[in-house]
Formats: sequence, structure tokens, C-alpha cells
Amino acid sequence: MVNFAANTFAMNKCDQCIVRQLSSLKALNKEEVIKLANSKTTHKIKKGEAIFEEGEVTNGVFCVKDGIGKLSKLSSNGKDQIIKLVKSGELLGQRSMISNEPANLSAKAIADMEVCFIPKSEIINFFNNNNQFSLNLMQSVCEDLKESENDKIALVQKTVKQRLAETLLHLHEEFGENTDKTLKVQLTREELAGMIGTATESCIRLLSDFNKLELIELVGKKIVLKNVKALKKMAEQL
Amino acid sequence: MVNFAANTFAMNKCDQCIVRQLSSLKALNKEEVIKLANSKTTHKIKKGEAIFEEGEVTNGVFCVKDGIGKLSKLSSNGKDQIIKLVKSGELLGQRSMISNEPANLSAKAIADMEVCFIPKSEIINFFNNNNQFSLNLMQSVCEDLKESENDKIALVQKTVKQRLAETLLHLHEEFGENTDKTLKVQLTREELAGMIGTATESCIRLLSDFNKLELIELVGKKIVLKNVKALKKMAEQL
DNA sequence: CTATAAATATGACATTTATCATATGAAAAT
DNA sequence: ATTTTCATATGATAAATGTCATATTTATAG
Repeated sequence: MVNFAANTFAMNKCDQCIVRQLSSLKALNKEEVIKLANSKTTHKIKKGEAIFEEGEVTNGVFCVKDGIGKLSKLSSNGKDQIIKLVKSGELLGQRSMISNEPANLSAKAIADMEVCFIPKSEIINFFNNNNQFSLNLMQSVCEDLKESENDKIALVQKTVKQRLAETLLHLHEEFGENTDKTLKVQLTREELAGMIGTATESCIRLLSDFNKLELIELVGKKIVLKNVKALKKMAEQL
Repeated sequence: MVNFAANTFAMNKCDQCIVRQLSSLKALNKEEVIKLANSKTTHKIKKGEAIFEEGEVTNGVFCVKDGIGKLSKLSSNGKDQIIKLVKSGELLGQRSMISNEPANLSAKAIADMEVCFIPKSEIINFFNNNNQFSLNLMQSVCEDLKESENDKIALVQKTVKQRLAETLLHLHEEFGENTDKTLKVQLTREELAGMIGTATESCIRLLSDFNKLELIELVGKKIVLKNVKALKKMAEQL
């Protein structure tokens, strides 16, 4: 009885979690969710702190319950190249877990985060016994791959200006805006530069230009998109 | 008896195939290899011809038995950005098959190719019934993802000169050289430019520079790496 | 074999972007 | 409150790269 109650409680906890609703984990059945709830651990990560660093062996995946994180890699010249931003509902560290390799990227919090850690053994177990789960997981990696390939093309074929416009639109679409219309993800100019792959000064300069052209408005360090249509046009053509 | 003989023959054909030895297909058991051999179709693709074009629904995967292919995407400005080269032993079209999406990239032969087509139904069947196969497939997509992410970083953080040096080394390492020491993959300058993401003229100019510096030698349209050490140095630092 | 087209090569120049210097404003530390 | 530090901002300049023009060579078609 005590066990039953505990399990029910645990199950509900994971069952209602946003990650369970949005990620590959949606394929898990009740029994599996209970196992999950019993094996997971929850962690709070403060803004700026790392969930894991590149080169670390993670031995499991992280579910993002709340907050925003960045996946990035440090280059030889000391710059931090952001590969991807993650928000609540997403899984982290799947790739290196499956490849049996240390993390290729670092994961750090951009806004305070709450994440759950699921040990590798659980995931492998689900993977082997639940075809829908393995298919979902596979599809999510495939989605990442497609996005990465498209990013690669954009990096090569678009100018810094176009990439900045594109990235601002993307941030707006994916993370939304605050009540004062400013973008919800608050990146420093340096981080934004790291995302589009340019020098911090170039990024700042272009933001100034966009501001003068009234495409965006700079409210202190925050950014408001004022003319989405024109930004889209800028992101597309020259 | 007739059936048995036919199956044995078919199994052997796929069983000894290089793709079977190198790709996710190595996890298949005898019975599965027989099924595979009976459902696959073999195709010859001439240099320059397409295996599939971006936007097409492929409904299966292609095994590269022989030859070299390129995965590329046409950009709005008409340039063909090469994402990846494939050689014998590799699978093609896994991503779009699993994502249930039309191909994101085009696959074309750079050297005459021989490929086998395996229908989606077979692959899904293997995926659902053979855990090792699904894990292998997953790992191969993960490997592609890691490579793509690293490429992304290189594109942003390295100069065109560095990327050219890196790409030449990579082509040498992955595809080897002919008896006259020239690189085995023979790309046009335009294709090479497409790989490193630069203008054709810039690529030609840098090849000339490398030639003058005796890092490489240009034998007509072919390329010989003369100073691998110096090329490596160039690819790394500035 | 010649004519035509395509790929390679190179110069001249324009544009984009990075780098360095320096200023200003905002946040953090003492 | 003041100093120190850090992010943002902007100008001046250099370096990298793209674009256009135009040979030259090589491949292809007739």
C-alpha cells in the first residue's frame, strides 16, 4: 500500500511533466513512467552554471523541465560557439549517451533551469523494449541533424546581417516575448554573436543598424522586434 | 529446394557486401539478410546523375556498394552546397526515411556508383525487431550529427584558407590517393568551393597560393598533397 | 578536326567583416 | 558612495572574401 501510493505519486509527477508530453518520453507506458519517476533525480541550475561540460561523460540524459539552456563549444580562439538553445520539454545529452562518447558540447543555463537526470540504463532499457520510444528518440536526433545541416548552409550562404535577422526571428518564434514585447530569451551581445558566428562588435553594430532602420528597438540590453515582415525579407534575400 | 538454393544465393550476395560489413546492417542475422537480399534492388548511377533530389520522397534507404556520391542542397543564389560525401559501405537517406519527410538534400554521383535500394518497410521491420540494428542506425545518425555540429563550428571559426586545408586533408584521409599520388575523389573547383562554402574564384585562388607555397601540386585538374604537415598546421592555427 | 562550351586561372576592385582603440553606461564589489 | 569591472557602443582601419572582367586551357559536340 505504501509502495503503491509512492508509485502513484511518482508516476503522476513524471506523467504530468512537460518533458513527458513533448519529448520521446511520451511513448512510455504507465509502468515505464513509474520506473522513470523512481530513477530520475531533479536538479536546479542557476543562470550561468553548467549542466555538463564538453568532454565530460554524462551517463544519462537530462530533461529540461524549466528554463533555457545553451549548447556550446569553446573554440581555440576562446570564443564560445552556441550550437543550439534548449527550452522546457526537451532532452539533452542524448547524442553522446547513444554514441557512448564524452559530450561534444557544453550545456549551460541562460535562465535558471530545473532539469531531471535519467540514468543511461533506464533509457537503454526503454530503447530496447519500447519500439515507439526508440523511434521517437531516433526522430528527434534526425530532427536535430536536419536543423544542423540547414544551419550549416545558412552559415555559408548568408551574410552576417541575414543570419542576425534570421536568428532574431527564430528566438522570437521559439521563445516568445515578455509583456513589454522584449524577447524572452535574454542573450548577451556576445552570446548572440556566438550564435550567428561573428565578432561581438559586428553583432552590436548590426543591432544598432537594425535599430536605426526601426526593424528592432533596443530597450537597454533587451530587444524588441518592431518590423517582423522587414526582418523576414532581410533574412531571405539581399 | 529451389527456394533454398535461391535464398542461399541471395544471402551470400548481401552477406558479403561491403555495406553489410560497414553499416548498421552488420547487426542483421542470417534470416534477415535473406529477407534483405530478396527485397533490395540494385542500381547503377553514372557520374553526375542523381540518386534522389531534394524534396523527393524516397521510401527507403540506399546502400552505397561502390563509387562516391555527394549530398548537397541548392541555395537560392543557385549555388550547390555540399553537406557530405559518401563512399562505399555507407547508407543514404536514413534521416528522411525515419523522419517521414521528403529528402532535405540531393544525392548525386561524383564517380560512377552502384547502389542498392532497400524499401522502408524492411528497414522499419529490422528496426522494430532487432535492437542491435536500431542502436547501430541510431549511432550512425548520431555520428552524422556530431560531425555536422563540428562542421558548423569550423565554418564559423575558421577562415576559408583553413577550411580548404582541412578539407583537402579530409579528402585525402577518407578517400585516399591514386598511384600518381593525386587525390582519388575528383571534385571540380566549383564543388570544392561548395564544400568549404566559398566562391569558386576564391577556391581557385587559394589552390594557386597553396601550389606556390608547395603545400600541394596541381596536376591539371587533379591535386597532390605535397606537405601534409604544413597543411595540418594551416588548418589548425592562423 | 574545328567550333563551341565549360572549367580553370588571374587581375582589379568592391564589400563585408574582423580587429584594435576607446568611450560610455550599467552592474558588482569594496 | 566610490571604485572596479564588465557589457555595450562606435570609430578607424586592416584583412578577408566576393564579384566582375577577361584570359587561357580543357572538354565536348557537331
